Amino acid sequence: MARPRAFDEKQVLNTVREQFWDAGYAATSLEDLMRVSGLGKGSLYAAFGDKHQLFLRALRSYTEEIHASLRRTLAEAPRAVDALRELLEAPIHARVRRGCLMANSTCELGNADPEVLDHAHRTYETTTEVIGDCVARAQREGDLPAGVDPMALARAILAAQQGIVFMGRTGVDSATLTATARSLADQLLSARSVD
Amino acid sequence: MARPRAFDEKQVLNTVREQFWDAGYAATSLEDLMRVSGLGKGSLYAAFGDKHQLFLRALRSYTEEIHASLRRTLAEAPRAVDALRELLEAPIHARVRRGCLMANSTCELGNADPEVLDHAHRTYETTTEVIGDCVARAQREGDLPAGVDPMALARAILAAQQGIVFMGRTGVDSATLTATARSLADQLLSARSVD
DNA sequence: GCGGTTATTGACCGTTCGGTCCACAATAAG
DNA sequence: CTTATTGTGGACCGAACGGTCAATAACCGC
Repeated sequence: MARPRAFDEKQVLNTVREQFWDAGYAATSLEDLMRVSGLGKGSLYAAFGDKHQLFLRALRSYTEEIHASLRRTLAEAPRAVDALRELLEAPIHARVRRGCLMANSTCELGNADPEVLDHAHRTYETTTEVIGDCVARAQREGDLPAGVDPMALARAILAAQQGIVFMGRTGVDSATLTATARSLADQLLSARSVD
Repeated sequence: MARPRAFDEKQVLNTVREQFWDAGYAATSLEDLMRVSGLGKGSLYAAFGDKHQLFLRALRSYTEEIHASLRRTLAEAPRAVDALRELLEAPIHARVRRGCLMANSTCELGNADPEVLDHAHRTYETTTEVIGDCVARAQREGDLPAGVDPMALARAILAAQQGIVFMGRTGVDSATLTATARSLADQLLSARSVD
């Protein structure tokens, strides 16, 4: 019984996310957000609140998509260990120059923004659990040594993956990045446990 | 034959660096820089140029110190492999909540600032070489398998280290961080090579 | 002490920032 | 068609931004 919205909320969140991803939070102005979304200030504020809330919405939608995609990838793989390897090597296929939005945001705002820090912490924990489940499956499938704590190995894998993504950000050439990812995958996902 | 400076350039760079480290580049205003340095705008601009140049100076002085400290640590260690292990576990001892200034800057500005990106690339390469030398020494000392390419292993170690630092940023508790760092060290620095 | 030179300070500039507000447009219900 | 309700767009705001500049202060060689 009133005027309907002329935009799709999800679509706006996506374009806005791209902007924050490219430029970071502080370096993105409201004018930038208006330009990429095609909305006026009034609409933006009425729909999402202020810049900070809009950013958090975009960030949350990002991590939700990442988690959904990760769960799907890990679940669909015939062998869990291959999915884990793919996880470590994924940063190579994707153009990784922009890095991970969550990681970028944590680096930029982690010191000053408790909400972002809290979200980062939660996201990291969830990701670890998802990877941990996959590690456990790989153990059941006999591809990883059974004695290792799945969550512990999951954390090592996730840390290594973040390191690879960051390495890609610095402009390391793709061949070197590939070799490093493979090397880490070999050492973290070998069938025998460490002495 | 003129008025001498009332401040020490290095000291100003240090305090300014702390500010950029805490708040990031964009979120640090000239007023912040004046406050922490105790200098007026004019002095700041006369001595260092604009905000961006001052930032680059502070960033360069940071990486120089890091490299000097890293070289010293790796050179002074009786056994190279212990120094490498220490490198991976170092993020735990240091309060790592702020992360690494170079990594933070790369994440915030890597997309938009070619100078920062270039500096990040160079820094990463140099760090890899320093670690690579230490890996080679560990091989000569019989603590690492001889067949491995030192530079390749160095990149894996550095990526893992960056991942650990980032993990610390997200607020993971110190015990978990310790365990993860040890786990990665065990797997990357074991005496036998991967199958 | 004097003159030349550089450092310091803070007033000042135009611009851009995030955010508010209001006149107007578009819809649905009656 | 009228009316109530919500969405839209842009004018507008005060504050803060990065940066400039001129007046003043402090020093060195002479």
